[in-house]
Amino acid sequence: MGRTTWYDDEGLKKGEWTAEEDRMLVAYINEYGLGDWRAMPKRAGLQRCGKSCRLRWLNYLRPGIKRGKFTPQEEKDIIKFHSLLGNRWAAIAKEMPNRTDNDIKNHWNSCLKKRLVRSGIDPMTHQPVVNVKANSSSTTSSPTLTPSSSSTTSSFSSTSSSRLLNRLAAEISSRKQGFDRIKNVILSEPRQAVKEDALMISSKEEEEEVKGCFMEIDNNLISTTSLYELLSEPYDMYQSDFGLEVDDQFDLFLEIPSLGQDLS
DNA sequence: AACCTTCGCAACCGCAAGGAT
DNA sequence: CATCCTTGCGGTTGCGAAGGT
Repeated sequence: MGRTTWYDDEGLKKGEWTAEEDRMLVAYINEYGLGDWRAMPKRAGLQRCGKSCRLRWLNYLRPGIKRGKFTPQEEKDIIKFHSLLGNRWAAIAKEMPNRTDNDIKNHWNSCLKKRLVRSGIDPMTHQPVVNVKANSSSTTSSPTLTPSSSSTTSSFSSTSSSRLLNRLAAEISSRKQGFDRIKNVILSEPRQAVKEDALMISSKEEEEEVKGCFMEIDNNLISTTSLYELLSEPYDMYQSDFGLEVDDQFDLFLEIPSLGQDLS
């Protein structure tokens, strides 16, 4: 894979780097170190511009670069840092020292961004996309949902269910969509919604578990207290990952009137 | 098998920031 | 202070590979 080799007006080579060019650049930097990128190509015997050499070194040749597929944890990190830093790829790359900004940018643009969109999340704001045509079932006052300190009777304590519920909470927290509609959105295409979710739920078992969770919600078999406790894990996750004092999504979740109507 | 589309990734370009003169 | 130069960044493009029809 690579670009066609060509020469610009000044006779400088463009396009794909050869193994020999790589070797020459590395040999030069190993001997003389990094310095004047403009003068470097000539000194290293390369017919390249300094910019091209710098890019090749930073994105491909320098030691310690991790290449290949991004792990789920790395993808989670990218999403997390992007939510905090935006398109500042160099800043994100500083938080992930083994990955280049170019690599991170490429992966975001070619994969993660689309995945978030498919999951109903705006990749720039990291908030649920509000569908204007969606019916809004409630705008009234909040129910009083009091967290219980007693142990839950819920059978859903796994990370996967909690994460999906957290996503549900995030969608609800927009307060622009009805609870029933949100449930339907996730239930109508569970495989798509779950597997492509930014939170990387991947197994069939997890998917079934999530479906079961929503069935319990539908049948009023799960209490608001249980939901509260289910959400405590992602709440902690948000706190540790983002260093937030208060999880706004969680607080908003407690204000959803329709939730109280459905589940109390 | 041929064609088309999508994906993944390396590399290019233009612009802005910051330092040197 | 103004101008020039270098470096670094982010957006975009080009191209082969992979997958789908």
